[in-house]
Amino acid sequence: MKIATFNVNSINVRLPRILEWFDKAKPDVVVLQEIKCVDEKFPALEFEDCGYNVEVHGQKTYNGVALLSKFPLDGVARGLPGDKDDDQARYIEALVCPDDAEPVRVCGLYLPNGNPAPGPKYDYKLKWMTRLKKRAQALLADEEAFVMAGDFNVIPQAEDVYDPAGWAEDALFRPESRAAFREILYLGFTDAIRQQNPNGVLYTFWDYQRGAWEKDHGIRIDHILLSPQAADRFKAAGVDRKERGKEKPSDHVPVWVEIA
DNA sequence: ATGGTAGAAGGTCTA
Repeated sequence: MKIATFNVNSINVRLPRILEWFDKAKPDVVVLQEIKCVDEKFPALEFEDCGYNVEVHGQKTYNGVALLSKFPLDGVARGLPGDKDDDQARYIEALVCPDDAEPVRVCGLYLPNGNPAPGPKYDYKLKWMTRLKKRAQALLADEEAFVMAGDFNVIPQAEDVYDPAGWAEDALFRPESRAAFREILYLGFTDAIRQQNPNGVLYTFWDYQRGAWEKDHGIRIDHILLSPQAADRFKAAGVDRKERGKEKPSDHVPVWVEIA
């Protein structure tokens, strides 16, 4: 089963690129971030025509996530538990039930950016990460295969950014953000991309500004974390870097994992 | 020190 995550930066602008990529990559399950529309404006029919079940957690103008699956979905949940006043659409979760394999729970997330830091947006990011850790702990207790995939807006290590010193004060690379990410990772997850390639430079985002793509000024912030039971089924993982060089690209590229 | 780009929106705000 191939599971992918892609921050599309507007689902409707990116639709041609996404369909083209689906055709080539043939993912079974996809979580999307920054769809930037309400549920009614999500192009569900286009994906249903490709054979996907479609679940959307949208929002006007900002954020918005979706989950697409070739297999039946059970127990779809929208919103990260732990704060009833949080109305930002950043989390969707469901149990994916293939016909010929064990089920896998898939969590799609769009973690807050947190800039400028320090400040209220950074506080919101760190609180959101505490809630994500709680959700992860609850799911780990079930000892089932699950995957947490999405735009984490965290650069885990210095080798995941082209200019570590220049990013030292950024909310994506500050010590508190990285510590919170490690706290989640060290609960027992496997970082699928690092599992596949322990030492490579594997950026997933290049800013639209300052010719970042041309200079390869990238950062690695889109991640797929595997629970121990999912990691046992790990086959391969990758970053589809070429997508960034296409016409009208997202500033992120798709990241994927294959599990048995 | 500023601004550079992109998207939703039709103000600026977010990234």
